[in-house]
Amino acid sequence: MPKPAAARRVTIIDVARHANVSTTAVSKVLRNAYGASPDMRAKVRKAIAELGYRPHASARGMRGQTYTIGVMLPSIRNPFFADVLDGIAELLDDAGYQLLMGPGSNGETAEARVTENMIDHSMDGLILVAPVSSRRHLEHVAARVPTVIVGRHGRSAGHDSVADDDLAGAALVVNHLADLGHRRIAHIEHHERDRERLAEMPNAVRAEGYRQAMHARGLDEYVDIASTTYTREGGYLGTKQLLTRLHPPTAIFAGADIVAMGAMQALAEAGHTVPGDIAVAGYDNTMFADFAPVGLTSVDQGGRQMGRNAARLILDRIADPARPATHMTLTPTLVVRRTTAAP
Amino acid sequence: MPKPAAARRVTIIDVARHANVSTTAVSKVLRNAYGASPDMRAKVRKAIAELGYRPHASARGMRGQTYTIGVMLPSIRNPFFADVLDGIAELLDDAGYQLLMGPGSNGETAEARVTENMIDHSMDGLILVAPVSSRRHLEHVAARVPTVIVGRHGRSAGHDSVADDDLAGAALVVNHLADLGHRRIAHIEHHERDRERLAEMPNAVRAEGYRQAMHARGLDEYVDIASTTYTREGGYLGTKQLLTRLHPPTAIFAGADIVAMGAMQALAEAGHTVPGDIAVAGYDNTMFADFAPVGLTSVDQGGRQMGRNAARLILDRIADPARPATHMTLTPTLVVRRTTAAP
DNA sequence: GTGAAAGCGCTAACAT
DNA sequence: ATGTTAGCGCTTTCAC
Repeated sequence: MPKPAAARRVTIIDVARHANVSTTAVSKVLRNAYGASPDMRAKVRKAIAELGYRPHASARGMRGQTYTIGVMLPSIRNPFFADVLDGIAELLDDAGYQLLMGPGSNGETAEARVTENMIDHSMDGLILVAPVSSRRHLEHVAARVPTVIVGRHGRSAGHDSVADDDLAGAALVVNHLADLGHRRIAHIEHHERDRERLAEMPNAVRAEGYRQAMHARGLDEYVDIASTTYTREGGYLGTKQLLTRLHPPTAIFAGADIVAMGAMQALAEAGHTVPGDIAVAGYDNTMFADFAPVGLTSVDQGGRQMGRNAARLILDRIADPARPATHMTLTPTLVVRRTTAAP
Repeated sequence: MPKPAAARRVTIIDVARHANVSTTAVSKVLRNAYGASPDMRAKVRKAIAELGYRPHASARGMRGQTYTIGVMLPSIRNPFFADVLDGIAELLDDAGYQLLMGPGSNGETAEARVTENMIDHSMDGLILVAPVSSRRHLEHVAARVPTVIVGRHGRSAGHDSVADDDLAGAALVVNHLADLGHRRIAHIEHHERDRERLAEMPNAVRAEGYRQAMHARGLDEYVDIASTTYTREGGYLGTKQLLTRLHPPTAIFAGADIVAMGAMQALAEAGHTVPGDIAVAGYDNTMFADFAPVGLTSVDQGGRQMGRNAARLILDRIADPARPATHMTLTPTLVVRRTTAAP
């Protein structure tokens, strides 16, 4: 059957006619709005079911809500974000909201394109996961549509936020390694120069947490940071750098699990055993940390819970846009596995 | 600054007024449609830039196109899909199309919700990656909106498709292992009972390819399939099953890299070395196959290229909905790494 | 080549 | 509680 002429969509008018009521009545039932008797509701619901009617989101978007939340993900490759997404989806499903995602791709241009696109599509709310955009842009977005920012520390009266206590998370790792007897504990960070992001992005805060924790343990002289990126390549290259030091580290704190993976690759290639020669710890406690041949010690920031909280916040804000901004910080925990041991 | 009253959007009317032309003219320029002089185009473009105008996708959706493609992903956890997505995004960007994603979650209900939602949002085209829905539903979707199906073998006059030659891919693995001298080559499949999916889903075709290739090598008597799921847990459990056999396999062909990961975990726990005791091969050649402590032999089906092709097809079909359906099959290649060796 | 006007499907404001 | 009506911002006839 080649291309059956697209049958006309069932509209609210069809439903109204079928149920012998006004379109307003149908609209009210659709939105569970005030002003429809139980009788009416039943009639309309029946007509909707019989006709297989579905509200046209585009049309809705021109006047009211679309019951759709847009989620911007920085990267689909980092499995941590899958956890966050699961949490968001779980809550949104229950609330009868739809979820559409856009690829942030870790770039300001791409992020702007996605956020604008979502606004153009009349989404009721946006959840931005670990955005790299300028505060200015984020405020500009939040001024136009309810917005929740996940995994970034900048607070604002304009939007809600959910973040991990990265300072504490970094300390968890440093203390664990120091307790094991390590002194030469190095860190691989995602390079950051921008002043704003230096203060707000999780990667920068983790690096700062590393410094503070090293200081607190009296290990200032051993502070050693390889500055690359939160990618597998970043971990690989960072580790190669660290191995060229006059006194190479005995432990590496990678800023993300994916970085730890690259680190272990470099260590394996250089003939070092983990944790025998060098201990490695990551951050995010993704499924790969759990993978046995890896068995990576990692910080769990509860991605799923972060997602659930973000969804809760966006729904609350949609319900009451005037309510004061809420900023949540979750406390991370350390999951010790087999990549860390005494030096 | 708490909640500045959402400033009214710049509309096509504002642009028209600013440029001293009609709204029709602006619309034409926006769509590069016929009937606007170069002069007019310049004037309008200038006004658009000066006012920072952006077309309202919802409004567009009520009459014409939204210039948005919806991509349904079955799982954000399997890194293979990230490759496909990259390919799609690359092409769409260049073509000036937006991309919005929906989570298929490997379930018919979730998939139906996503596809309907995307249609409700007036998306111009849909790319469905490895959908599990019934052929009936897929046809129903394709009848209403241009659709490309990626990674599934069912052909149809109603939609285009891009698939990997999974039969050949499975043979690649079996032949490689047999060439190394293995006879007891077992397979871990994603369990499938549905007749339709048995014929169309990549997992089922890979299992069939395994059987055919074993037969072709005269290894029928060694055919051994553990039927679980394409997840890490599936690989773990499937391997445990295989290890209880009277004659355990000397090589395991996992239907997906993620399955191979679970398999290696089970092997490690059971005290088996890879590839010393048992060889392991995967499918998809994801970044984890490349990860050194793993170094997994895997079949590369060129995810990025599949994504590019899918995007190309959907754009072509949008341009000419009447054009006959195109079905592409990509030939996979084998990437040999360190998890396979002679028994 | 250009513009006026109708209308896409819905919701909000306003009757009744 | 229910219905009537005016748009939302755009594209599409259809005049000129």
